[in-house]
Amino acid sequence: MADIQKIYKILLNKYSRQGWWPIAGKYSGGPRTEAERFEVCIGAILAQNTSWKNVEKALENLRRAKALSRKALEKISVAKLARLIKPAGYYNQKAKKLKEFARFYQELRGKEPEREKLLNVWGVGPETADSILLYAYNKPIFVVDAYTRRILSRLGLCKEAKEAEKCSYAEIQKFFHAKLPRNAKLFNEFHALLVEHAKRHCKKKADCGCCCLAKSCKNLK
DNA sequence: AGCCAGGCTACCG
DNA sequence: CGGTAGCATGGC
Repeated sequence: MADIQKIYKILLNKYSRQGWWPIAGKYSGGPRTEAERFEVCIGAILAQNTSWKNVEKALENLRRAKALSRKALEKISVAKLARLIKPAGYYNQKAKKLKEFARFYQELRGKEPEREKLLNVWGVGPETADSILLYAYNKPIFVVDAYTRRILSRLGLCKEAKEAEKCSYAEIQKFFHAKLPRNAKLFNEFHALLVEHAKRHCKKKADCGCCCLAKSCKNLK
């Protein structure tokens, strides 16, 4: 039977710890400084529908230009910002999103954001909001993305009578919240493992050869 | 040489 | 509500 905790154990055993969020490869239980926390938020926005490699280039450009801070982002022009984050794609939209977020972050004055407030920020949708809560604030909120939906769908999980592909973001998130202990470290690792598994095997065009979840997968029956 | 990537907004019916 | 065009670069 394919219970979700078992899936986690198999994936962890197969790929070992992923160690997201990758700030210079050293994440351990959440950001330690405000600067690091802010950087995770910026990374979450830049990563929208974009490969992490390209996000890293954009982050590096920002770092070199000393523009990777709330204050700097509030001051920089949208045009200049767009030029710096070009490698991350959608650079005009994302430049505006980063400016909007910097302003929101300033208004927080060090407080933790509520999910609803995050969702009210232009450019922040459910996945980005939850990524920020989980990876920047270490809150036990499960992040659902296209990979998560695809893997769940193929496994045949989420709603018994309903394909996960057709489940809403909230439904899929509820599924994980209901079946797992509320633990940020677990959620962090699990999400990262799902991404890794989707990249290696559960691609758009499924590559089921030596997939560690084959025995639990409805797709192969 | 396509396809795809750690989505979101705006607008449509 | 659900569905979809538009946004855009770089890697494989």
